[in-house]
Amino acid sequence: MNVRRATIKDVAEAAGVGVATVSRVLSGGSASPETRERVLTVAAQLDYRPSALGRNLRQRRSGGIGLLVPDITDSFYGRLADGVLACARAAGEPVILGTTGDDAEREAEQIGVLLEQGVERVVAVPAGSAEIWEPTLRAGLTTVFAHRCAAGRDDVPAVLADDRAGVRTAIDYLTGLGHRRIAYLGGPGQEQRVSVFRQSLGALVDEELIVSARGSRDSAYAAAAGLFQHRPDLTAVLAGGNLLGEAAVLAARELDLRVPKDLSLIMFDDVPWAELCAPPLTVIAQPAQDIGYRAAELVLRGGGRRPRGVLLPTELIVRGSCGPRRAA
Amino acid sequence: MNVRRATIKDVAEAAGVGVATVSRVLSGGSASPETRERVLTVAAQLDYRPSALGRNLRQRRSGGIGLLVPDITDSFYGRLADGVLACARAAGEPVILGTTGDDAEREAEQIGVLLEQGVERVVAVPAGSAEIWEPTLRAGLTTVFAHRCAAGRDDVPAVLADDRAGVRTAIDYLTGLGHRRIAYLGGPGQEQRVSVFRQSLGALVDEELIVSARGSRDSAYAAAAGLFQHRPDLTAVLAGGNLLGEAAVLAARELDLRVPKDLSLIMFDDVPWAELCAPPLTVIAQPAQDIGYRAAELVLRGGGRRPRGVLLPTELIVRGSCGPRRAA
DNA sequence: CACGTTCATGGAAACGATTCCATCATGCTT
DNA sequence: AAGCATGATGGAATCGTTTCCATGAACGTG
Repeated sequence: MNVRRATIKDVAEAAGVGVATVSRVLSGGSASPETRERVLTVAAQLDYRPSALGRNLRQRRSGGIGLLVPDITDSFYGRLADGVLACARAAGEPVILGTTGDDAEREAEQIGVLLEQGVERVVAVPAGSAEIWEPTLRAGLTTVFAHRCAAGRDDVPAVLADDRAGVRTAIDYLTGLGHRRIAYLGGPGQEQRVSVFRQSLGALVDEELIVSARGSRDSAYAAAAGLFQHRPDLTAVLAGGNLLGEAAVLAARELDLRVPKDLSLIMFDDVPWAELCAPPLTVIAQPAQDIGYRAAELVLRGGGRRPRGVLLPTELIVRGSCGPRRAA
Repeated sequence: MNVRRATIKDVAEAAGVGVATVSRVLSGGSASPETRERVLTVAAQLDYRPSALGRNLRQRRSGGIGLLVPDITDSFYGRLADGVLACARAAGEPVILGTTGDDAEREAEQIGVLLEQGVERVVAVPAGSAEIWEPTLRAGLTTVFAHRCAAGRDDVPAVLADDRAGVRTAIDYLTGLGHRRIAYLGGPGQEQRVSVFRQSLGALVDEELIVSARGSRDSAYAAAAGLFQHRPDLTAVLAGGNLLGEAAVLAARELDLRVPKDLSLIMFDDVPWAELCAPPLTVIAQPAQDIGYRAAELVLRGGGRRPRGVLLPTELIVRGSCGPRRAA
């Protein structure tokens, strides 16, 4: 038991060559056919697997991909992570996962852990703003933002869902149904969506109807319940994520608001349970998994010189949670 | 830009001491108060952070925790992962995440990646059986199983929910409502639950009513739909996971089976949407996050000599998806 | 006063890979 | 035939840390 793994030195000795040659053969360098053959055979016999430890130290970097999401419990980030994992697996790279809870401080801490591990490539759903990421970026990390980008950092490639179009589509749909008092129930880091929301609504916008929760379920519920109680005159809500949508449904139910009769609801992010809900939820679907996959691709490609990001389409899926504006 | 991080050597020079002393001070070894002070000051000034790369190589292990789950998209595993992350964060250890898709081969591949990274501690929801884990374990990995254990491996500590009690409670509840033809809709690795299911049902057991899906949503739906179509006489279903519960609800709806009038449904795992469902789902809650946390604790503690595992309680939460047996 | 013990300390050897560089053989050109 | 380019090869340095060991000082004890 506890057999020491074979090292490159063992292979070299067994094959009667130098370690340099073994290294070259294994990493595709030049070598004579006979030598290559012999080394490969011996390596297979000894079940040699190069240690990432040695390599990492020599190359002063750890290869793996760091992944920072606010909350792995949130189905959206679960799917995003799945996409990153799929891409990383194809490349044979490990993924180091950290959660930030949408807290800048905690995010900084996690970045510290990654840095310490020698991780050089990070896919992140940024919590902190531009300045937070400054030191990180100049520490030589290639970073790709996913799902949202840190405010004012257009020098970092980002893979985003087309939030603008998503919000516009939702608003158009709701106004088309006759709604005028439409609320936005948002979460952290959704400034852009809010601004598009304002813009799309034009004169109809009512600042009191724009509320923002922190990341947690409790906070989302409190925000939704507060909104509904405070402004019973609103007739439609756009929830900026599945946690917020969940909270909205719960709060509406608690306050005896019928969906969609009293209240129309559109939720960002299509989740499996949206269909199981009563009524089934009308949603703006976002390709969470694709976002993760594409972000991982980008970060593996080394970002490239051009920090051009990717914008992936969203889709309005009409189910049963929106109806015509209730009679006044 | 691209400032090289300070190394221990830099600190040593700047403080006018040897590298050995710096290392000792930083890892809590003995040193004179003055020296300690000076080293700490200098280290802080240089913003020195020890590189995990060097340390890992020297110690021939990587510190971090490997986490292997079937599917990070599944809310249950999301919460489990969250628990592991919470514990790891407290210990300042990175977590390397891999998904197995409940496939033994893919699991082996992921283990390979972890091994290559020098990971020595693994929390896993095992997909493969005992033999698969044999080489891994004797490779010196300290392993803790979570949520289920590889068949016939009682030498590995495991943190489990009390499935036996969960199944029994569910069966008791259903039989108490008058149900006789009760189905079990299971997933991979649920042999133990099935055996308890048989046992609890005694003479009532009907092998045709025990079906098993693979991990995917599609497979779960197919299994549920097949079951309902093939045996319209069944009156209650116990779904062995939230994916399976989701599939059951969907399939029932598709076949115009009313829940709970035509069909009573209990689902393993309490998820937020269980409450939003129509009707709200009666569930056996499992402490997914705790499972993860405890497993991580165990693996960090080094497993200890005694491979005693932990059994966490489940809880029946009655909502609205179960009713008395329909009139025949 | 001599000797042994205890401590702080620094030099140097690992750890396992990659990679620079020198060496040597081979084959081609002039 | 001599010179030169080419390509395969191995030795040795390197990455940043921990840890073993030797050194020397300080101190207490017989």
